[in-house]
Amino acid sequence: MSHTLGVRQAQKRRTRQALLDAALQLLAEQSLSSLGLREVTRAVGVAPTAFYRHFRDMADLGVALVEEALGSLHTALTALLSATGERAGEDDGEERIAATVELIAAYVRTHPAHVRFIAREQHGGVQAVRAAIGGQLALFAQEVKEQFAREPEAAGWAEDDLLMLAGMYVDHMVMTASALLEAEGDPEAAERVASTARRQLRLVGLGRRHWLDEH
Amino acid sequence: MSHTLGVRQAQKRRTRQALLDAALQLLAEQSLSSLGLREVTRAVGVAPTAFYRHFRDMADLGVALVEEALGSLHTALTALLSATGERAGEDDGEERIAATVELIAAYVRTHPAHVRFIAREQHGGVQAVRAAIGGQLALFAQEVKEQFAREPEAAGWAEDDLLMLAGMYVDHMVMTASALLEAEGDPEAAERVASTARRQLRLVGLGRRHWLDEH
DNA sequence: CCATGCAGTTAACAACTGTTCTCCGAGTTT
DNA sequence: AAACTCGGAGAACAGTTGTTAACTGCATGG
Repeated sequence: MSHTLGVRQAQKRRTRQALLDAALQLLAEQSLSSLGLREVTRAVGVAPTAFYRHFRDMADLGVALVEEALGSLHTALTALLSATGERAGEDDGEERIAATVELIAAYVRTHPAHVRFIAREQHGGVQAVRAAIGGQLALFAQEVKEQFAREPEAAGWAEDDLLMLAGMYVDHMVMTASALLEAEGDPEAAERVASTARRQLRLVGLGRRHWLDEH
Repeated sequence: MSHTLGVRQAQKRRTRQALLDAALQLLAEQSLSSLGLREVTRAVGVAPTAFYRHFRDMADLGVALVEEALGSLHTALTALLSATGERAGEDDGEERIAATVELIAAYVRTHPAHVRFIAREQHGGVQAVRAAIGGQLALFAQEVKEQFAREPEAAGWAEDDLLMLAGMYVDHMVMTASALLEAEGDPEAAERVASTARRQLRLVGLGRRHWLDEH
């Protein structure tokens, strides 16, 4: 049951969200370390000082944006893992690959600003935000690893190697999402990126299948 | 023969380089889109207006930095390609892999600021700089592809697939370099990153060797 | 040796920044 | 119904920013 929180608290949450939304939009064409507090409040239509009622500074707002962005991606990722996990071993992975890339593409289409923000600030100029993104992505990798461990193909694999594999998938997902973003508005370019992503996943899958071969 | 360029032109080049160096240093803790022109000239000890004698704006300086950074990396990369290309097929690739990762690590140790700049601005907030980095990396991928095409393992491969493979290697190189940078000062963490990078290269190499297998 | 070119300086500008302190007024609690 | 809480407004602050114009002095080419 969701508490019907009072008029006051609801209004506070609403302007807080407005600040986040405005910041995300403004970050389409600059990076967090150059985004000013006044710039954000002006876009929302609120006094500069109101900012402090919600965030200590822009780095703080940045961390909140990370949670918002990667929270929604986490939902999508969990759905993907359970959906493709069910048909593990059913085919050579070709359908799983297509489904994975399509899910990434769909996410980029519905959350372009979030994707851009994560890609941009993953190595960006604000320490706290970098740390937040890195932590969340490491968590994702951990979940992917645990899903892999549940599948029969993982028999005989070392924990370390499973995590390495999961990390490759997560990194690849972020890179593909970013590349798809750059191809926005150009369906041909987007399909080219998707095709490359699928072939890369195929290559990694091949390596995975032969990982335990003798040499 | 290097023209001993006049006193005047030499001095101009010197302050230009000083501006680039100062900017690169300041970019260790912020991103390009938040770096101010006055900040850079102040660090060099020169009047703000002197900046315009060398660059139109900060984006222009950024593009110059891309050329400086990726120029030096291009030298290192070419050395690696010819060095490992010679012993293609001699072993199972294990030595090539170790040599590749060691070269990346050495480059990160000698050019940390350049690596950080490229990683940060690859998806950063300045369009022109992103384009410059993307272009240079695509060029790298092209060169790697051509090296691969020269090796016997490439027989039967489609051009597209070779470029896809080369792209994976280039992307992986940038990610590894960036990860090594974050592990700076912690030899244990650095070795962990290097180990992961080697295993990832091994995995991709396995996929490569089985790419043309029937299914 | 003199006139020209040009890297760098000085001064000034309007615009903008983050942050403080003070105040208001409406939702909440008692 | 009175007292209190607290999100937001307003004004002011000392600094900062990019860009302009007009200058100075020295290396250069005729």
